[in-house]
Amino acid sequence: MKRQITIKDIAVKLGLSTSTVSRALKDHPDISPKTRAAVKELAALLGYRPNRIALNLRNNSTRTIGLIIPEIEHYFFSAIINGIEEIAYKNDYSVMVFQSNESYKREVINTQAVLTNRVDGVLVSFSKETNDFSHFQKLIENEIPVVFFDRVVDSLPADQVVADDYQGAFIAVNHLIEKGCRRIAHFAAPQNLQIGKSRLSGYHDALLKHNIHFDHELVFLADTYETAKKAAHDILRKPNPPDGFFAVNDMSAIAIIKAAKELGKRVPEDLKVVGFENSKSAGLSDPELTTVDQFGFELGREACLMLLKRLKEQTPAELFKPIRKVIKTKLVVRSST
Amino acid sequence: MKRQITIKDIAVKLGLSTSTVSRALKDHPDISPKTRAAVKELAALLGYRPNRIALNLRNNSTRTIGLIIPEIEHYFFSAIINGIEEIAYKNDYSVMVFQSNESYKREVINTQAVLTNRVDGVLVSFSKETNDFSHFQKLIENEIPVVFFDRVVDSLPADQVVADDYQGAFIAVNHLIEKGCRRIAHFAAPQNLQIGKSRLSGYHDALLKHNIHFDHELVFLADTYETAKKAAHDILRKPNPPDGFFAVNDMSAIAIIKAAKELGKRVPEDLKVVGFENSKSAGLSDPELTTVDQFGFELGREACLMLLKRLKEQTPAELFKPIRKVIKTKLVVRSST
DNA sequence: GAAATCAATGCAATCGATTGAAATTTATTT
DNA sequence: AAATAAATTTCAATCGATTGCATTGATTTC
Repeated sequence: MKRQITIKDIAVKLGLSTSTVSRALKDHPDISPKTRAAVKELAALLGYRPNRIALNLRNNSTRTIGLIIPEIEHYFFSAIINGIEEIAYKNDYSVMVFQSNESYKREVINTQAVLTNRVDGVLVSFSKETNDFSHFQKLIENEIPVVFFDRVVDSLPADQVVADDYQGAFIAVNHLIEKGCRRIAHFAAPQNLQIGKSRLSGYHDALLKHNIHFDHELVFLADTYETAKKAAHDILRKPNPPDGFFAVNDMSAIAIIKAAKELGKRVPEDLKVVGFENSKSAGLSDPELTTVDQFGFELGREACLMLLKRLKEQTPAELFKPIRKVIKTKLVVRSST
Repeated sequence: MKRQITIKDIAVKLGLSTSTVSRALKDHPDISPKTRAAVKELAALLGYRPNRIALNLRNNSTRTIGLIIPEIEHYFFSAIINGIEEIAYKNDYSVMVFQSNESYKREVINTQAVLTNRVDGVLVSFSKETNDFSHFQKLIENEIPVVFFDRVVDSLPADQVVADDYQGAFIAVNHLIEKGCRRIAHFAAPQNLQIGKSRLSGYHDALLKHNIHFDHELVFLADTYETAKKAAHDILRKPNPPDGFFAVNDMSAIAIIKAAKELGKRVPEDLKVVGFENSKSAGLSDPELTTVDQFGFELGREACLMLLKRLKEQTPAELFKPIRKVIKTKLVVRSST
């Protein structure tokens, strides 16, 4: 790599000390106008750029945010990254991305990478496999601010940003009931994830409100296209199949529609389907999918803003009070209901 | 932030010099086994982690790769990031992501950010707006290795990784013709992008091969869902509409299918559609979309590997010979043809 | 027993920029 | 002209780790 121009180069050429050059460049009042002008001119001429690494070392800060995320290749998460990058960019921070690929082991390595890279703060949505949170605990012990988004834990002293999963699930199921469904299945996420629990709970309470019996047999663990497709096939072939489906994400919902079509059932006539996410695909499926918009972009923005606030504040650990921010969700009604 | 344990802390506690501690930690033969053991034990006990920033300064390297990309929120690009992160991870590099949001202005700022962050190398897919490449030229002049992927320029001395756009377009259109289409429209990308040109050229040559007249009137600039939907509506309402469509990406292709359905036309009976990308959505549309898989994940991997190779080699600028790697594409036949 | 050898450790400079304190130069006052 | 004040500039330490070159002390050799 070509050697970059340093402050020393400028100092030598002008017969000054590095201190003077440094101060001249940042308009320190001690420096005479003449010297200042000379320094700035030469700096511009040589294309001087301050060495960020040196500043990082001195300030013990990198103006970098670490992002630990399950899978980039997933609309919801890429929308979140988009929101994060937007805010980071505006505040002159950079974003380092680490994928866990839904693997606990890799996630632990990611937290180490985040430590060695000395990022100023970390944004985390943990993997489906994660049940032990001590690797995040370690980040916090190192006094690196951590903000969890979407997938969060209450047991750690860290901020959280989540969609209003309970409310989203509730309005989704409520909508199904109002559209005439009485036997509603729920395709759920793993129950170690809070989103799994909250959405199940919203589903449960919406049924309750309308005096519909909550049937354990109608709740399935199916949060991917493949598992949902298989599960939907199984259920729809049984006698007395559900007339409504509330899926924990759009992929599962679209899989249900697909399975229904393959079995010669019509959506929304024979069964209605609601998803959760409002991904690009939701608007493209046939029929178009009714779904709960969880505003990934906003969620990413909020999470990043919250982290930046912590970085400014520098709250000492003993005074730390975690904040939980909930992003309202919104039902987007399309033709699958 | 909590002060991290440094080599000096260890040195003081053991009554040694920092040099000895440093050498002990890296198993330098000069250090006696006793001292080495003591140092390592204390280091482990205190949870010592070498300060990467200090090493960055000393080695003038950050083990970080900069990624400048139009939009994360797009299946193809997120697949590419996935591939890049995969390779970077395996080689102990980190990835910094900068979005241009298809804006030339922002892209220029991104190249500056990449410079101030002192990344070791840069991966670039430039924006649709970009016609002036001097900001990338500046990176190269600073002897920062640059690899372009997907959207590339020949005028700069930099490596390239691209999908075989010509071949992909050719087999796609050839497929349409073999399926009986004779009047085939092309929804193209802007012609300042090489992918736009190459795919148009593949389309052209496939027609030629089958002695089908190339009609300028059948080529449209429409590379987003919205523009494609509008264009498709217009064309399909005219007399003698096309019986086949080759779209430059899946979103446009799906928009065409949608427009056709809205006009009461059947796919693939009345018209056949082929996309380009093989996104998640392609498998979900109804009918499922025939498309050209451009292997985004592989493309990202290859681009990253190529960059890492350059970082190892350190070829001096005057000996630099750009390499162009072409990833073969593959037709995925589904029910839209 | 003095010189040579070798193992083990320490010193000090380096990477680039910053900054409190000291030193120098210049201007002002008496 | 001397004394003081004010304006500039430099010195040197710092951030954390590394490394060529001493230095120390012990052992070996003739």
